[in-house]
Amino acid sequence: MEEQYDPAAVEKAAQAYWERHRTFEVKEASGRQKYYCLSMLPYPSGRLHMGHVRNYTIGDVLARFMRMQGRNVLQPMGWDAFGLPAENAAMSNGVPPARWTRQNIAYMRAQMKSLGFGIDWSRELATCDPSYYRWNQWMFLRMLEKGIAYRRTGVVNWDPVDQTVLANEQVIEGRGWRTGAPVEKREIPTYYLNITRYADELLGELERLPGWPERVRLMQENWIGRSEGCEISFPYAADTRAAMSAEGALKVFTTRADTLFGVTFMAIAAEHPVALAAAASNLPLAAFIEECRRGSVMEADVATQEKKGMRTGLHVLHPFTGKPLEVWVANYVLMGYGEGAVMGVPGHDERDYEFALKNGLPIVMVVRSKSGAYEDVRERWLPAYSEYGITVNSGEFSGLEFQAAVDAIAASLDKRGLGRKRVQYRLRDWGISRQRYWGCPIPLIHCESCGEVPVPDEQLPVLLPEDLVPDGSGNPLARSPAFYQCNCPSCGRPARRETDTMDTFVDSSWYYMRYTCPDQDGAMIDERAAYWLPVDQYIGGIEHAILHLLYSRFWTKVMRDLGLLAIDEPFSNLLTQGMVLNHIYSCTQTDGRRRYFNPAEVRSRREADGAEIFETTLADGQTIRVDYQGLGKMSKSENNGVDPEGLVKRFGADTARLFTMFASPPEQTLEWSDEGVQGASRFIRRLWHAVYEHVNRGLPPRLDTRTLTDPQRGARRAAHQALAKAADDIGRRRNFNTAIAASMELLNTIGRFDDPTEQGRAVRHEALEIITLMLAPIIPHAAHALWSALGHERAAVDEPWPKVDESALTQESVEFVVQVNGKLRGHVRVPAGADEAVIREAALADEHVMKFVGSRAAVKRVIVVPGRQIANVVVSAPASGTRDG
RNA sequence: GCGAAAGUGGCGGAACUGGUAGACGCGCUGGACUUAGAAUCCAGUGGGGAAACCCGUGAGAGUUCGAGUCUCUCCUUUCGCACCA
Repeated sequence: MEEQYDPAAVEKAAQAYWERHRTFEVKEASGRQKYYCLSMLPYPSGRLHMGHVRNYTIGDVLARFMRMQGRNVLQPMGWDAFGLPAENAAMSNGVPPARWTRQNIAYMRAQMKSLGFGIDWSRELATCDPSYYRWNQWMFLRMLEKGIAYRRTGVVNWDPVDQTVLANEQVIEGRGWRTGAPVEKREIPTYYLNITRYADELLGELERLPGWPERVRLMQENWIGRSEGCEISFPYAADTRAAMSAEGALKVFTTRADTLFGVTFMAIAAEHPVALAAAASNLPLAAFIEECRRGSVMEADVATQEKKGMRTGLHVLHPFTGKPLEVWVANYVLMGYGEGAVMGVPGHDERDYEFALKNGLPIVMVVRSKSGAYEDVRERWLPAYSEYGITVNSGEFSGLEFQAAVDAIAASLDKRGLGRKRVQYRLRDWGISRQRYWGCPIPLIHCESCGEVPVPDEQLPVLLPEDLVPDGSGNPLARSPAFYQCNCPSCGRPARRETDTMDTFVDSSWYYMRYTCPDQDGAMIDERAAYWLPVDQYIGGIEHAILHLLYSRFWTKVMRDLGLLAIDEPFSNLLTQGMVLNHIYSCTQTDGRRRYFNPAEVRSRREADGAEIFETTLADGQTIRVDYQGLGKMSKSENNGVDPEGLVKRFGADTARLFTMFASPPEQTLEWSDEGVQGASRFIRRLWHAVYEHVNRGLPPRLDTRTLTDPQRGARRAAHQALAKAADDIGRRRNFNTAIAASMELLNTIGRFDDPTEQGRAVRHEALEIITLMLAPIIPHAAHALWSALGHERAAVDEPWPKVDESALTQESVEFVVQVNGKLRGHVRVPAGADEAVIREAALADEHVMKFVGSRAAVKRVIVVPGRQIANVVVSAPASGTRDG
């Protein structure tokens, strides 16, 4: 063994060993319990960042730990390789996205290997490989057959210069974010997946995912947004019938049918058909509708926006009273939710209340509180009364509680065909069409005579040409006749291939299934998926709490219903790791813009008055002061990232892994600290040195546990206690930081355990073995070298987790903490297993304790908690001499 | 606005079931080694006090023999959703 710890050499050797022995390549083994440990696949952006390092280290620690527990562990890795950044990179340097992506994959794969993750690279996949996306297409066609995939024409933001669709967040003040051109609304055909069909199941099964963070389940619950309510029809009055040139009714959805008699107006969205009909002969209204539609699409702005509205001049009739109600266009009504129309009940809805006040509309109270108080918001100048209460002024439905009123009103409406109970979801169907090049082609052909024709299975995959270079103006596929020109599979005549590609969330909705059988070219998945799925532990960022995880759950259920899978949920346990933060420093440049400096280039200094100031030296040698901006997520824009590659070069992968696991628990944010990294490195060196000093004196004889001295037994107990704690911390609590702390504590303990006898050295040997193996999941390279230095033939990676020797944990006597009235006053030692009376006597015999008790007569009772090794002496009054002494 | 999580030394954090608050690490102070620095090692390190002790987990109340942990009110921070009818 080398005296000096040389991480570069140690890590190279360990990685070579794992590679040579194909240590992490796994096969299905029906007799062994499997463990599928999965980290969210990365987008191949170019280089790993610290977020990746943290994510994959957590996964790797769990995978290696479970391997030591005897599980058949699968830990795969792949690439979320389609997407916009590749197209942007292509635009700025003229390289086809395919080449850029594959170069990045090669680079990042090498970076991952240098970090020593125990990945089965034989299962690697990239979502841009035809052998992968072929099955996206195949699955899409199955969904089309089942009606789960369908086409609908929808309104989108269209950038006329770029010839492309923009997402809402890409529209800034009505203009395209890239071109600055005014955005147009266009109706284009888009493909949707009918996720709302599964809304109920997606919601209900959240409760059966105890291994998911509460936070994520709640976010999904809110996103699905189930509301129980009623659909109510308000028949058109004559003026509306005329405007619409039809009979009909204005439908609304409401969760408060009990307030139906409080309706004083109707409010509809600007895009509502009735609004459009009314606007045809009403110029100011048309202008108002245009204003609403142009308004900000950012939801946060919308929510705080002032409530505005305008009369349509049209009326509908109340379903019970037949009274005509004015129809207003209101900017707070969303076309996309419910029916795009609401009944205005200003007495019992805050929004309607605000709207009514502003527009001078009547306010009617139809619910009183259960306590009996009837609070009329008109007189008391109160906000709308939106609690559940007892109906009043509601004709035959007066005097009912909320649920009874809703039931009765719904039943009565139902009888007359004017309404029914209904569940409404906030969740919308998943639009998957993207007018983009670098994605999976949607396997459809548009034929003038046959219409929309699916590509036959035997013609899959529809290959994406890899040599195109987007220039920012529209989808290059739509300008590539070699791609879109084809013949109709049905009639054989010339036809046009669909040039839209799929949302990349489709790719990531099932990649974890494909890892189980990436070489299967005759099917999407095979029986190996049944062995490995569901994923036992999934690890990734909280930013995917909603979309990716919801889509994956949906996709799994669709595959189940197609008979491809037998599971309901893809991920049994989910760990969402926290962000990696670093300090942010910047200064204001002469042009007024902020310039950010990497923390590695910033020095801190104390002024004469003690104030801390920060400085950096520019390229020209000039030193300037910079401002400290606090902590923030590591990002390019704030220039506060730490490059993992440099870290590995300087300290080694084990230090990088140890620091990221030690600095905070995995779900919390991690603050970067250069000193902390050095501390991690120092600990590995100390451990290395301890093993070196130990084995340098030759290996000790066998440990004979029967003949140990008290200090030897104490040291051994410390080792086994630490081991038990680490197993619990990693295996159950996922608190890697405290497991590491336990190993540090143990190293400190045996550092003080100075016993050069044969058995003393044997105890030390066992403790060093335990530290090495309990840290093996975290610092696997160093553990590999240390384990061999400790005299083992078999590699550390193949060792099982050591067994805790229960007999080592037992003690002959235990120390009890003695409190007086809850305050710590003394320690007493009693034989292990002593009964309460003995402990009580020992406590009261303690001189220090008695000083606070005063006399035995003052003792009211003594509470002994054997499990906690604590005794509390309860004294009636403060003993003399303690307060005023 | 709604929902969730969290406030503990100079800093990151620990205290899992209500039971010794501050494990472990960083930083800092002193010492050893060294020509010197770096590295390493040893000792100390919540505040007050000479000591006995006292005070301390965002603030205030409460429950309890005992509260960082439970309950209530308030404050602050972070995150998510955001006119969802």
